[in-house]
Amino acid sequence: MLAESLLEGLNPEQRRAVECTEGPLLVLAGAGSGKTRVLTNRIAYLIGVCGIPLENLLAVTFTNKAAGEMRERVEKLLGPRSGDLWIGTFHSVCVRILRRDIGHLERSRGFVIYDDADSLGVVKDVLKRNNLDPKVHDPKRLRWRIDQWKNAGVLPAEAEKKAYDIDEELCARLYAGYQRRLVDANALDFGDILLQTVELFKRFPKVLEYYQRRWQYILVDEYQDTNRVQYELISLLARAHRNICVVGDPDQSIYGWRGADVRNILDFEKDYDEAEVIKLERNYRSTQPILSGASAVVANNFERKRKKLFTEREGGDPIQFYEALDDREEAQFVVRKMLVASRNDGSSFGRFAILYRTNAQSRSFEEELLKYDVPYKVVGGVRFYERAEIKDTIAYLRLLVNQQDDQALIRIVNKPSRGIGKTTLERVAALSAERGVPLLEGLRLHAEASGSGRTANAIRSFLGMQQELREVLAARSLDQVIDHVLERSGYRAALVKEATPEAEARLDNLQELMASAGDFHSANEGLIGEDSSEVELFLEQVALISDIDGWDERAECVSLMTVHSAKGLEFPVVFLVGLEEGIFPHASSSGDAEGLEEERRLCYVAMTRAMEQLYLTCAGERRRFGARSFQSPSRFLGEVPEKLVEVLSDRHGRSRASRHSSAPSDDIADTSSLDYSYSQDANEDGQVVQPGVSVQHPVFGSGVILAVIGTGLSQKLKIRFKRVGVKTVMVRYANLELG
DNA sequence: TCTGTAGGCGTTTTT
DNA sequence: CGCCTACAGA
Repeated sequence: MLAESLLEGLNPEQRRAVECTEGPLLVLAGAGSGKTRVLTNRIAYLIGVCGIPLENLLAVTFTNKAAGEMRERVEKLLGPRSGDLWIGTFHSVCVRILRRDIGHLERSRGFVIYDDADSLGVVKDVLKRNNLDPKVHDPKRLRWRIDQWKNAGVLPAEAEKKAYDIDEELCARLYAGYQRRLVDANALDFGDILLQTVELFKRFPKVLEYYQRRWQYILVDEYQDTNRVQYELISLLARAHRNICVVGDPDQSIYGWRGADVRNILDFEKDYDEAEVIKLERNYRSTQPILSGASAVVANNFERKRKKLFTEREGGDPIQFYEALDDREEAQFVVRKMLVASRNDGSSFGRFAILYRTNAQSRSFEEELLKYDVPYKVVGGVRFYERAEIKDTIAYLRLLVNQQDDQALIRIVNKPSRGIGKTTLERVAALSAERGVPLLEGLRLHAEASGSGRTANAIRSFLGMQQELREVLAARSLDQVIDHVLERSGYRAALVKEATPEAEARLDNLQELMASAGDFHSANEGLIGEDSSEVELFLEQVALISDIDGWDERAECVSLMTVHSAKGLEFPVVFLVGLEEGIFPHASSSGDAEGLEEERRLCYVAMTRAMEQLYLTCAGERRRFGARSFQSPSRFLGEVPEKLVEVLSDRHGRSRASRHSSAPSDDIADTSSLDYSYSQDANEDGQVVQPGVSVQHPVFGSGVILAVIGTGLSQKLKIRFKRVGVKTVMVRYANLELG
């Protein structure tokens, strides 16, 4: 009976994907093909029909939101008893494994998780210790290199061995230094969470065996976005029983820049030669024009498995295209459309999403939405947990839990100012390095050595506060601990004294933090005390939180987010904005074919978020980097078949788009696309100067145009040079060569 | 040691 | 344009 209800309403392919429980299974799930439903029903089927115990299942996703949704839906099918069922993100699953077993790697289970800012701090510290000038050796670049190594599963020793030139060798050595600093701080960065888990499994077969035996059935969502380490992790776990089901869509692979390798999904059938392959090609989400338009765009990719999606939602509005004069007008257009729809048919604002390529683009839309009092929510951008006051408070907690957390100490030791400034900290850092102890211990030594001066007293008082707070930590609940921290540290008092609107907003945020800590406390009562304390669990959750996790589809407001964040979501009406060369495709990706193809897949993902209506917009001019920049329409616009598009324009022939709309377009209606042989911004030789174009500079070398500023003799270009970074140059004097 | 200000630099995308 | 950093002055 349960079996029937779990298969009911599924199409034959979906049904097979649920029923085919044994052995390796690859589900190629096109956009909107009911993938989540298949995954959840499959889990429920395994448990409820096949009788597999909950604890023998592992389901892995990329975001907490996806994991939470899956759990919720499984509980709806089976009842609320899914406690032992492991559904989580790669990161949260690995943290749980490490909390239990990291001891084998001679590390402590009380580790903290370093976020991006923390690890950048460590990189800077490593450069300093090696007497390297951060102006010459860009910390961000080094951080990025290390991250790539970690994503590829390369440990420092291997990186050094493989180094092919001096620079690479230096980076690899610094990577080793960085790693030592992390170990000293008892910290793991994001990459480590995965890498150390794989390391653990490789070096300790007994440990691996335990988990292999435990997880008899493994499911992986968004498999096309896995990187090397994630791939290895899954392979290791699945090796024993080969009951592995992966779900994904090569056309939606959009995380190449963070090490994801689409070959993982393309080679699945090679890895598991007995694999079953099921294609879900029926789209339940979008109308015909939307699906056809999106498919036409991604069909321009060369490296691609052919796939045909079809929908039964025939008819439907054409894709709407609007070319605005500038970014402000683009925002006006979008908001006006929403207001009209809401007035005419009472559309809830929750039906609308504005999707853009980069976070910075949200601004003009926010201003316009504010102007008309339209409720909206921005996903990502400045995140709650990245606000300074929140990070400060968290840093206090981190230092209490882990006294080796140097980055946390650096952050709060003088916040609010208590007379332990830069010079003191520098001396303490030198002392700590010399003795090989954490900064907190270094402070102690420093105070002892320097008698009863002003600084020494300040340090003593700080250490006293730490001692006191640690006692509170042991005795009180999470929200009470936070309250004590804010009180005893003088942090709250300092903000109150400031008495500015900003300070008040910060106080509000801290209040909110305490509220969420209170929620956390009540939600986890009874669960605490086995492997970690409440504060530790809270810190862990905060560290692994992602942008999209806080998004609530039930909220009746317009959603603003990047296309990356929007993956996996759907909206009745989507505005895909800023479709301009240099932005989408982004200037830094349009240089090579691979990068461009990923941008195109990104465009495909964006378009397929729409259920009923899709608006595409671009602007002829926009403020970028504080200056005006002329933009030309994205090449992707030209890849949408013209017959699917309705061109909107409220001006009398002033925009290029309106000219096209009135042009006769009969002869090749089936294959023709919106034609953008834009004639603007050509230089003397008639070559097009626009964002995304690569150039050669006689002194700075090769680079990519970021923005075109002004026209004529005073025209300037903002260019990112490979060697020297971003520079603005005068076209007239720079003697640039294109290409 | 702290605070204010000038200059420089940046925007991909994120667990 | 805004944020962050470096530097100068109190």
